[in-house]
Amino acid sequence: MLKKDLSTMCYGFFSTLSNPTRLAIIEALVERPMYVNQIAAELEQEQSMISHNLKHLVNCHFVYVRREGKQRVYTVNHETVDPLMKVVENHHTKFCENGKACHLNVVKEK
Amino acid sequence: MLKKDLSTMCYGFFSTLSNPTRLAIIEALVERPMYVNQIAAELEQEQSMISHNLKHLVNCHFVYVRREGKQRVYTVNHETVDPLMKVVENHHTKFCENGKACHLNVVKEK
DNA sequence: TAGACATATGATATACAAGACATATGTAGA
DNA sequence: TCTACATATGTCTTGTATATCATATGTCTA
Repeated sequence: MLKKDLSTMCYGFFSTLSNPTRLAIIEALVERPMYVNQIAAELEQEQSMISHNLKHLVNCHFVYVRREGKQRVYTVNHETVDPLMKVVENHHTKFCENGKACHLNVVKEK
Repeated sequence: MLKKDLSTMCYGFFSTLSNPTRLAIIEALVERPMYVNQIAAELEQEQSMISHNLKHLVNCHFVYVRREGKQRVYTVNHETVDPLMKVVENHHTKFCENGKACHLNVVKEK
């Protein structure tokens, strides 16, 4: 793989994940597969918004879909998400505890 | 750790990484520690822009700084970045090859 | 303590993604 | 084939992150 592509490759990956709604969807789907309406109910968000965001997640293969009658079952890609979350948790534990929050707001507030 | 915090925690992490300039900086720093001007030269970007983005990366502990005379040496946090990149590369290899690009643009173009 | 160099910080304009709302598509059953 | 249900798609507005430009801070040397 060409080194030059790394940034590009990562950009799609990370920008898909840098959204609270999509992260909440992933967090919910890690527990169990769900229908769109179930996700919308659990997150208390509009169905269309959930669908829009699911499309991003499917597009980047963070979640899978399969049809089941009228409904669609969304499943998380554990192969990627599980180790990814471990890296984030480990980072957070080691480097971001004690108020050293990993959040842009910290930069913004003066 | 409370489950509820996961999304919040991840959001700061991922939004810091969902920026082409910052990813390019990380990519450069993975090779070797560098001064701000070196990074700016290598990426052919303005110094102030590099500094702004470095601040985000330092804030989230993806890179470290130490002073060295007039200059500042920026170093990548290999402990987080190395395993993280492995996850991304693995994901890309297994799920995004053959044009199944992990990029939002794919969603946008109709 | 000037002046040059290296880097950080501040302010502003802009591009773009996100959510809101409306509507279309698709599926199942009567 | 009509209706209800489940989900997807399209469009528009708005908030916000980004880069740019200008300037401040900090450090070294003469």
